[in-house]
Amino acid sequence: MNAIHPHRPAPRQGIVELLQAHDIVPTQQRVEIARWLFSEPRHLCAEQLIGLVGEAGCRVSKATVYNTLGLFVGRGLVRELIVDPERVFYDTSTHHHHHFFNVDTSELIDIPEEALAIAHLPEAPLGTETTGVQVIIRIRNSRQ
Amino acid sequence: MNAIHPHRPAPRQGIVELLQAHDIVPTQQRVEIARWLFSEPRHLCAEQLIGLVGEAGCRVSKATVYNTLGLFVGRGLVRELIVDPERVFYDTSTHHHHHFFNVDTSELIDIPEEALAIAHLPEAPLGTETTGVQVIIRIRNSRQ
DNA sequence: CTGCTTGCAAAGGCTTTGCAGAACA
DNA sequence: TGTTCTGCAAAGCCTTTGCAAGCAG
Repeated sequence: MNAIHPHRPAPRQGIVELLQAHDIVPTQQRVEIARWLFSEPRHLCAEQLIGLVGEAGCRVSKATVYNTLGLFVGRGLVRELIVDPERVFYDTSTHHHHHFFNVDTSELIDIPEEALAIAHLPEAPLGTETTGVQVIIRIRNSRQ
Repeated sequence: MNAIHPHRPAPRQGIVELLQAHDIVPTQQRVEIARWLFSEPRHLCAEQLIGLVGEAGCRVSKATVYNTLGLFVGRGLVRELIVDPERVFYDTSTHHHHHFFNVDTSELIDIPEEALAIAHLPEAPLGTETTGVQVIIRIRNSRQ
């Protein structure tokens, strides 16, 4: 897994409000985790997030990071992306969009919703309901 | 993971030819594995395949099943489906199509290619090339 | 106070690996 | 006989869990 370019984490105040708006008690650890998740739209796996939070000097345990990510997913703050058998990615863009996934670099790139139209979306089978539509275009580095 | 309805495995002769046509030495174990994979279009994970082969009375080790699945993927006989963080599914339909994935039952259902049209497929970013397009419609059992 | 959170370490589940013996050409 | 393949067990990795101590309100 590649290192992630660390940038400035989001300010704490906005994060606290964001969490409260989603019925999440803003504990220290959750705020620190969320600051890195929501500073800008991005795709992170748990390991990368643990790295970012740790480098910033906050001691947050692995277990808490996983618990927190699960909590955020349940509350709709982030979306799970299942594209790589090795790890789960978390997408901080909650608006609907799709992805390129580079299998050589494990890198995800957004495809805006309007860049790709799906016609005739089939209905969910009887007794089921749709929870999400995901388009993944797998790419690899060009073999020259 | 649910049990898989065991049905009749494909006859050995056709399987041997299939493997040879793909430059795969048809060893006993590979043939037994392939008989269950290619008896009819289906989605199986490694564990289910191990169960099917084992119930049929053939002792094939876990390691060999994984090795064989990897080999078949590399030779284009089956496609990996990454839809569930818990396990990789293998799809024996090599023609292009899409999937419903029931997150409650971990069941995959085919969507024929013509049932779903994608307009304006974006081009792969510079320096990369597309290797596959995957549409996954996640469904769950209806909450009544 | 009382319940929710955290952290540690251990456990779990899927998959890969190392290596010796077996099969195949 | 030399190469490829298989099987076993162990290791690896990501993720979850159990439980005691800590924090929030």
